[in-house]
Amino acid sequence: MSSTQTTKERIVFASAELFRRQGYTGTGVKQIVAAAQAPFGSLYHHFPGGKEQLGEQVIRIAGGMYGELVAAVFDPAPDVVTGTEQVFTLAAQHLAESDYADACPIATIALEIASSSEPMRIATAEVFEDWLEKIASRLAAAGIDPADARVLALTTLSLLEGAFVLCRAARTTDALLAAGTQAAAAVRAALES
Amino acid sequence: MSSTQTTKERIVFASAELFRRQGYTGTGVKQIVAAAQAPFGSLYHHFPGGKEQLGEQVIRIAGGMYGELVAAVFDPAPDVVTGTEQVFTLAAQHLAESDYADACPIATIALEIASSSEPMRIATAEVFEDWLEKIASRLAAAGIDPADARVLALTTLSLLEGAFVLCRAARTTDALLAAGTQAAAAVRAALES
DNA sequence: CGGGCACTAGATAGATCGCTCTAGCGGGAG
DNA sequence: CTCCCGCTAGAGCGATCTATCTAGTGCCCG
Repeated sequence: MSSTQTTKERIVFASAELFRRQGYTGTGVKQIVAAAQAPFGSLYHHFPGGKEQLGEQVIRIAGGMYGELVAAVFDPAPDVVTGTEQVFTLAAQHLAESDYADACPIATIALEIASSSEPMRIATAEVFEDWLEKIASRLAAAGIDPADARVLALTTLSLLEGAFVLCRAARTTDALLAAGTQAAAAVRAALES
Repeated sequence: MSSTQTTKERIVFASAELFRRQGYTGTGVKQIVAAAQAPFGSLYHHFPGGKEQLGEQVIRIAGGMYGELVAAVFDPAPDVVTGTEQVFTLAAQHLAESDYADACPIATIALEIASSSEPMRIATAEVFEDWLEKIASRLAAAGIDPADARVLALTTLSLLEGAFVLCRAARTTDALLAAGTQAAAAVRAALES
């Protein structure tokens, strides 16, 4: 095993990066082990369920890490309105810096497999639900009615995911910046009601 | 040629349906010609550029048809606020009726190929841009400042696309209904300013 | 009626797919 | 030391992928 990362970790991280950019079906297992600098056999030792089990793990792990990354941007903000805005602004910046490759780590997979792999579909649903609860709990803590907070979390996450789609297609950050402004405005409006 | 549809049309429509459900890389050309009840050779006769050229055409044609479908829902509405709401409501209904398969016809492809096929990426960008202009022109015609209308179109389409992602993953229409309410509210607010 | 062309039809090539298999390495337990 | 076992390592299998190639069909135009 490597000094800093185990083979299993390298496989997961390499897969996460490739899946995010090219999707699940568009990435081969040979390509994964090459990128991870791992032997082919190791993949099936660590993931006896094959590519699908690996995909499920990648969804959960990458989803969890992205949730923490967003929280690390959101939580230090002075208030939930500017926190919301900053998440979108930084997402736009990160997207542009990665040559419009690194958007949501699981959205591409989610759309691809929603109708063909039930284990992976459930994994994406649970990650999204985890994010929604994190967002809603922060909004509720700021004084928004819990029922409103849930709806607001749904629209905020929809704005983010949808803007990612438009921005990757257009190679612009317009949609993310517009979405961030509207998301922040909606949070402000909910606080004032 | 068939009585109602040419072989080329059957190939395009079958591809559109399969791409929407399983994505571009997840659909094989064998599967396409089987679904289209077309001979294998015909595909490469009509699309000498192969699968990528077919994909590009599918994006443009399916994108154009979806734009018209949305317009057919939006335009008869008494005002732009209820028109906006109805687009989301009907999208939710259609999604549930198709067992959460038929969402945006090009979003899955757009995410998959954004970083790997420039011709197809440009096709998705042009379809999205066409939709944005259609939305913005209707909002501007209702009395919203053109610059605001553009931003509002970006957020409305982001809401729709993002909600599609969440709804297909969760097999619920929650996100689409919440997004529709917020989109309508944002249009109403823009009208009153 | 005969020639040309758009299209149909599918066999097949060559590469790549996910996956299985056996062999070998290396460190800890008895 | 010796045995065991988690892990590395990669050759190779059958299936499937996209794309090409040749042959055949049938309609339109001269």
